Amino acid sequence: MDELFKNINDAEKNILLQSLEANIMNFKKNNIILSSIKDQNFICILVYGHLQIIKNDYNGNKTIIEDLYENDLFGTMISSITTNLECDFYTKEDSKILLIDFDDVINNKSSLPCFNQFLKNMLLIISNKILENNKRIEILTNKTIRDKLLSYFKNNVKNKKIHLTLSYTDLADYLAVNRSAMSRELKNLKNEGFIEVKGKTIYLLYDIL
Amino acid sequence: MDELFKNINDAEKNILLQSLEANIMNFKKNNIILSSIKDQNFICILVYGHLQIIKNDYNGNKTIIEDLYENDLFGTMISSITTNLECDFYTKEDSKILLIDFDDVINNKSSLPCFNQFLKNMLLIISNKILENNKRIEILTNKTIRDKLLSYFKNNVKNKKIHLTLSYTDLADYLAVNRSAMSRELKNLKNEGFIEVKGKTIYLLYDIL
DNA sequence: ATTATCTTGTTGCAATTGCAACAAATATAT
DNA sequence: ATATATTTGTTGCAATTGCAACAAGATAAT
Repeated sequence: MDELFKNINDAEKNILLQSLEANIMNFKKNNIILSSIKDQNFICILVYGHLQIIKNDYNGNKTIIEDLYENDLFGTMISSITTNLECDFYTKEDSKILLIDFDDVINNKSSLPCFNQFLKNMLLIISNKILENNKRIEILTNKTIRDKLLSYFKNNVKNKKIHLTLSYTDLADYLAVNRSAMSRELKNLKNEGFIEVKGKTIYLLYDIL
Repeated sequence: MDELFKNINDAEKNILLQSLEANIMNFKKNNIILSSIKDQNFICILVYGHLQIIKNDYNGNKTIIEDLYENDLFGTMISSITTNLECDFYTKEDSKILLIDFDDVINNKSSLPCFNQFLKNMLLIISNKILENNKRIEILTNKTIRDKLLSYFKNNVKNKKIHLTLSYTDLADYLAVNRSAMSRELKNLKNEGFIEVKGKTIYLLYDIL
């Protein structure tokens, strides 16, 4: 939200939101909401509250794919959700959501200076998302777990160190591989002397990348 | 290019390009060019010519990941390339390229009406890219070839039919699986009575999705 | 028409992976 | 502090996959 309205003051922001026909919606705690945003292209702002995006696979397993708090942005273009993916938006607390229809942004005729700034802000947010997505696709494109791991390392190494921000369980999800198989492959890399693992830090011992 | 300058006339376009400090570059046929665009965030337009983006894997295999012709757009945010991916830009013909630095777009203070339109055009191009990427990630996230295929079908079905625009070889690349293993899995789906394949059209026989 | 090139189908085999089940270690809640 | 839940490590085994090699079609080039 801060990003989306960067360099735009509150007065301008309100005019802008009106001109974009932004809608406010309120939801009670512990509800599944907003199935419509999966079909329509909305930019959503969680004004306050707590929201989770939950994916259901056909075995009935649920995974939290995103945890959203005050001022977080979400929507088809911002979150990693597709129209076909079975996922729900679940309110963990009473929540207020601001919805902007992407088509309204594109069709808006406004020439307010702040609209210009708003477009640039959106562009920046979305372009970061693209870079992230490209990165993930590059990683997922590898055929073996080892190559996925190495590709992940390559994308996240700094001073021959990789500091994991994800848990190993989540990393396996990110790489789309079985957790225990990944654990096994990490062990192999360790035994073969390529890496050293200390908790959430992985040290690269050779220039294997 | 048409998309990028939609609703902008030629006079406006030239002013805009100046204000964005766009650069023109010319290249001779059969050269590897533009290693810099992998590091910097450029929006590139192939004004005329023929360009290929070629990926080299560490076995020395080359794959054409994009074939670009007159007026096609490319760049880190538009093409499926990442900073770390080993890929080259190869001129198949003499080519003229227009380069716009993304940072210049974001930092541009212009309030020309056409700049506004330009931003909206970019936003639209990039947002389509995101939707495409999200789709691919959803597909790649499946663990088995069968599930990847089904997920691909689900995303491309129309009237219980999938019409392939890709060759089977390219489809295997898109799904990041071995071609012959994919071929085998398609045969299995056929034998189990789930699909019927006639050339590049696949018929879904059951509601398996 | 003939050759060359690219795509597709097929198969055996070895390597990789997912899965399940469990124990140990951590983290969280009460 | 104790109980509860979550994460991590490990392993055997079965299933899936990649790989290689080759034949058959299909397409493009001369």
